[in-house]
Amino acid sequence: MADVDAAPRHRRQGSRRDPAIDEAVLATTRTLLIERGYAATTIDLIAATAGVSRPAIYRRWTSKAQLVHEAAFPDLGPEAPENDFAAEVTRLCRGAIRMYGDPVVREAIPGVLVDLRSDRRMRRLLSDRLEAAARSQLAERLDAAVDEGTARAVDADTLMDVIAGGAWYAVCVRRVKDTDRAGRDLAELVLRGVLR
Amino acid sequence: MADVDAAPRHRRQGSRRDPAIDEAVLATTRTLLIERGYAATTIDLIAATAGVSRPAIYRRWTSKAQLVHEAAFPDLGPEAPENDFAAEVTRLCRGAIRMYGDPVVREAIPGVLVDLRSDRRMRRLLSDRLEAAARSQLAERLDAAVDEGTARAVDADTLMDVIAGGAWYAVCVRRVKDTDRAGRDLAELVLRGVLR
Amino acid sequence: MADVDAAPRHRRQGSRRDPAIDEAVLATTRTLLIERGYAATTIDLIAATAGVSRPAIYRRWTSKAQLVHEAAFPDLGPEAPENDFAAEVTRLCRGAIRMYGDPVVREAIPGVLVDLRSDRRMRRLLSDRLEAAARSQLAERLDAAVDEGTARAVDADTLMDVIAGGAWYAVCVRRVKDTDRAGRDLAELVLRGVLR
Amino acid sequence: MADVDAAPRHRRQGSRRDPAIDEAVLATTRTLLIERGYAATTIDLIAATAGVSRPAIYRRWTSKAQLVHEAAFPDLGPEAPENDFAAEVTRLCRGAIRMYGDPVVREAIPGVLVDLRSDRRMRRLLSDRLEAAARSQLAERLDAAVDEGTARAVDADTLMDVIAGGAWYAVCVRRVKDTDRAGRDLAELVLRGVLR
DNA sequence: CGGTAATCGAGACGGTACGTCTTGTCTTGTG
DNA sequence: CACAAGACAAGACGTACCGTCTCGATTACCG
Repeated sequence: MADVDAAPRHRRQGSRRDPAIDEAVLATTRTLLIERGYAATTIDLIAATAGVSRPAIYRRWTSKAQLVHEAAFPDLGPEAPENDFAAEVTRLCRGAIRMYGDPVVREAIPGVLVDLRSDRRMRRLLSDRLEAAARSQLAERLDAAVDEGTARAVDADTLMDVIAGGAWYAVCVRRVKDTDRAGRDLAELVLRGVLR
Repeated sequence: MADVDAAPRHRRQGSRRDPAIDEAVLATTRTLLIERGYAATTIDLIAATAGVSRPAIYRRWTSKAQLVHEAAFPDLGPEAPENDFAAEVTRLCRGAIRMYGDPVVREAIPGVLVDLRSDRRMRRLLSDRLEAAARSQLAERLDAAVDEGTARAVDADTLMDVIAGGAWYAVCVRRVKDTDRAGRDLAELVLRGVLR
Repeated sequence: MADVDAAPRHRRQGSRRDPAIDEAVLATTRTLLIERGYAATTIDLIAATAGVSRPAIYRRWTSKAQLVHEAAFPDLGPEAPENDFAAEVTRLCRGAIRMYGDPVVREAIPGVLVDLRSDRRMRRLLSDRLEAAARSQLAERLDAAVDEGTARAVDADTLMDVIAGGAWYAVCVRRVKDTDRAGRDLAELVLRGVLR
Repeated sequence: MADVDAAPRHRRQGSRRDPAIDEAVLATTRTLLIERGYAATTIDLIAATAGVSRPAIYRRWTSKAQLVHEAAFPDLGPEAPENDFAAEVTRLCRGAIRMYGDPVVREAIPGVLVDLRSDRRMRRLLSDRLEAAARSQLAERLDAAVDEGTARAVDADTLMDVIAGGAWYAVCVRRVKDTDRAGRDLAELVLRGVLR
């Protein structure tokens, strides 16, 4: 019967990892990233601040980069895309600016890029997390809008580059303060470029 | 006696710095950045590979970040801007993609960002070098084009964000191979957004 | 009924410790001591090799030193002393050389000494086990022999030092191979020194 | 001329190692060995106490065992042997008791034995330092005394075993306090055994 | 026969030491 | 002076072991 061949039972014997430690470490990592930046956010410092031992951290994450990666880029859960193409572009612009506007993300990105330089798998995971989902959703919407005749046939990837890159540049390099306005400006410029 | 009361003589005693060392170090740094990335490009490794002593490096640059900064972002010498606004935008798009396409620059940027996090002066210097000149030139051309009636009145900073950020994203994140085509696509999308 | 008001009953409920584990651990410890020495004989390694869990070991012995102590120096059961003084000295010399000749003992001694440095109780226990019984027995025999006139009045402790220390040195430091001969030589030298 | 082809000049460029550091580390190591024993004498603790960095220690000694070895068993410089055989044995007994009586040596020996277990070269060096020289000197004196007819033909190695081992046992195991008396007792017993 | 208590494995935990590495400074001769 | 060679303090890195602990699962005795 169902019970028999159902759940493989997973045999989780022995103490479980204390989830409070995961939480404390991630929260501490976020705080320290903001306060001190990537370089000064030592594993030692994280451990001490979180009241946790260093091995407890290494048991969970194989490196500082992995830890920061998980601390800074939590799974966003797929946001519901807008039906209207213009609304979707606007949503993405705002979302990108909001994401890059998070000080944790801002501090984490370059550090993670440096440390994961030769870890192809992690780099892919990072870019997936940051934008791959949005990229493919956007492509679909664009196709539909082109079919409808509301959008011109531009390269979807270039469109995504412009949205994400423009947001990143505004927030991280130019350091705009008024993110609402920046989101509007960006969306407007991009939409002018793509709408018919 | 002439010598006695003659010119203050400036007392340039001792050996001059050997300019060959500057060159060797900068070239080695560029090579290592490409081959191994920022983190693995140790000052020690640079010194050994360049056949130079570590103090000779620290005599010239105050830190690894400064050295990489100079090695990766040489002064470009102001490129002559195009007179036509559309041509200028196109030139900037191509230029940005070419710059970010340089593997040295790609490896250097995140590392320098991490290490210079709290060095406000250097960060400013970096962004100046990368785009400030272009930004102001672009603003002038845009004003003129708006006056002529060929361009719409968009925010010049947002325009620059989109060009530089779009290029950065295409090259560094999406890792496009065909940079010529990417430049064209980017320029086209941007121009559609801004031209009347 | 005797049972009722007798022993406080100790309430021995639940499973008993598996004596096979004791044996397996002790045997494994001995093997590992010989093969790898004290430092490399990790509790983890013992547990894994013996097919036993770490807590099962700590339930039985409070520390690695205690475990090694029991593994290496099993209770010898009091050997019957010889009646003749000369025969007794000879017996002790042979016994000491045999004991220190055991590779397990040789590996264990320094390790236990280091780890039990500040455990006065255990150190005493160790020396008791190794030689205290023999020391007092020897003192008695020596007294008798002095009374009989067959031995000279030497310090019994010094005599024991010479026997045990000489044996230890021959076996552990000089690493003699022919233990029989070493025992004879030692006994002869000692007896010449003490017999009248 | 001699000077020309003499010394290979050794080309010692760069800073010399600071001999004050060697001294401070060795002295600190000796103090800590006495106060805390081998196990608690951490490299970290030595470094901190001596006011020295850890790498500075590892630059000089490859391991804790090597450092302790050098700290505890300094080269004794060959003591002048006595001409008279009996006097020589007495000198050796006293010397052995004095050496093993040094608390530094007492703490160091077991630790070094454990850690250098598989380093054949170091073990040999250790035993050489502790007794090999004395052993061969003693053998010569014994031969001469046998020729003279003052000593009986006993095994020289066994004789050395008895002296060194007896001293070690008296001091390290039995923990005699009155070392002068212990030296006399040991010498007397040994001499009775070997003199004709 | 069902409850109770001790065992067992597995393995996480805090703590601590290890030995290595890198950074940026300082020192010592040589040219 | 600049330079090479290299020692130095500071401190992070990642690994290893220790002895303790918490889990579930498994016995065995006891009422």
